[in-house]
Amino acid sequence: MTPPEPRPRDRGIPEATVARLPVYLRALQALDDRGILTVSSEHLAETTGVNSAKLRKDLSHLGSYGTRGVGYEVEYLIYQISRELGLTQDWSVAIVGVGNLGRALANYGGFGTRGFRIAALLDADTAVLGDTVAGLPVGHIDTLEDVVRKEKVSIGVIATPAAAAQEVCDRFVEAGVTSVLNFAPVVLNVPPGVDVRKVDLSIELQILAFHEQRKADGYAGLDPFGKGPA
Amino acid sequence: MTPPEPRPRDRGIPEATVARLPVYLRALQALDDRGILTVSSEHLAETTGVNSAKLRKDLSHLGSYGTRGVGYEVEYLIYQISRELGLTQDWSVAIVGVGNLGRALANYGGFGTRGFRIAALLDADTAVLGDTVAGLPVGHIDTLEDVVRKEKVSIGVIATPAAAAQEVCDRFVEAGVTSVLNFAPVVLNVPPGVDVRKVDLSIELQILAFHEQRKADGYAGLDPFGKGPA
DNA sequence: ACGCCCTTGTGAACACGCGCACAAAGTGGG
DNA sequence: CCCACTTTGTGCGCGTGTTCACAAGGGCGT
Repeated sequence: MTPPEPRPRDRGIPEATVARLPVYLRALQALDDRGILTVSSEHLAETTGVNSAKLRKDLSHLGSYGTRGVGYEVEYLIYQISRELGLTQDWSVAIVGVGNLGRALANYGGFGTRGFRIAALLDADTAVLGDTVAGLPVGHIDTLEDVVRKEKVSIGVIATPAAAAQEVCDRFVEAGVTSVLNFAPVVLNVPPGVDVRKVDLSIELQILAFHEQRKADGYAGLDPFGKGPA
Repeated sequence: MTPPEPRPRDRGIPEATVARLPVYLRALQALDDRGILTVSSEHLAETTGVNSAKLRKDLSHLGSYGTRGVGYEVEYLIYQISRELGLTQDWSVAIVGVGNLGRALANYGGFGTRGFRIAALLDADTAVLGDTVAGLPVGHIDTLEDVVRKEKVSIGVIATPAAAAQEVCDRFVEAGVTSVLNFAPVVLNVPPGVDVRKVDLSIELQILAFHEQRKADGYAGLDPFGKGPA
């Protein structure tokens, strides 16, 4: 019997749109670097590989930031998207697992530059404990709870072997982390209110293999109503 | 005026289903390792974090491989999913870019074990050319075309900096690669018939940041019709 | 000041995927 | 042999997302 909308203040942005905003943002920053001042939905759509109507609808969820007949002001749109995504503030991130993947993540430029700060690198292996990676010392996994609380870590990155992932996740959640990015090939169990996103190489490969097989099968001409051949 | 279905032989599997099959497969292999012979949709759904009806519908696209009142035979289902995903044959993969990420990918267990074979590791940086990574020598990027043709590479993995990604992609495509897995933060342009999948750390982080901000905002009680608190 | 042209913002139809709920089908016990 | 129980396979309604197509709006040349 509860009313379907307890909060009329529902400026909810569709999940699919949220997933595309970072792509637009990156394209806009590239335009900004080249000194471009305005851009049309058509042009931005082309560089980001989406339909222009979809792009306009996506942007319309943030407000009416375009000018008809002209397009969108690049800098202003960058600011609006950044704000909407929460990139105008800094988020502390802790990475657990300093193998090749953890190192790759730590050295990844996208971290420090825009809105994210690596608060700690942690590992259970004593062999890497003293190492300095991306300018940060590798700490012991047992300091996880301290680090999370002291550094106000809200995003935890799991780059451990599969066997350790769930336990690390549990400790993250217990310590107060509410967003987890998981690179280990396991399904993580978390309580409601905690967001988990999964990045899984082997799943991606298997999806590609599926489509490869389809192409190899008798069905040569694919592209069902594709964007048309070049 | 073309009829909507020129090919009645459309055993097309929904894309969403394809994306979940690898997850089921992994769970099934874990059950198999533990010696479990059969599993119900309810149980398998729980371990993979999906709805049991969805799981049954997914599996029904492959055929009627379950037994009512009993469940699914683990080994048989593993075989059927593997076959559907094209994992009963080996796919040759070439990885370009042998930085931390490339090394992480090369050392990733999921490769050699099931259906994938690393045909080559390539890089443009002469400093890493002699190195041996995951038992393979690092070759020069200029051998890309030769390797692709000789080793029948059908899947190309791009783990280069963003600036180099499009060119590597073009060379892959030109040499005959029809599936690309891209880790560089750029939108790749490919002709029709080539599949591209993107893995982008910074996008994932930004999506998490968005939800973090939502939680931090006034809107405390989230979980709109969630699975219910534990 | 007027009108042409360009681009945005969105209404409406359509496609896709999800999950409930139930009939069909097979098992095992008595 | 029959019945009660378990589990699959799926029809159907719902919600989300995508795309087309167009009216509304703003700039710019004359």
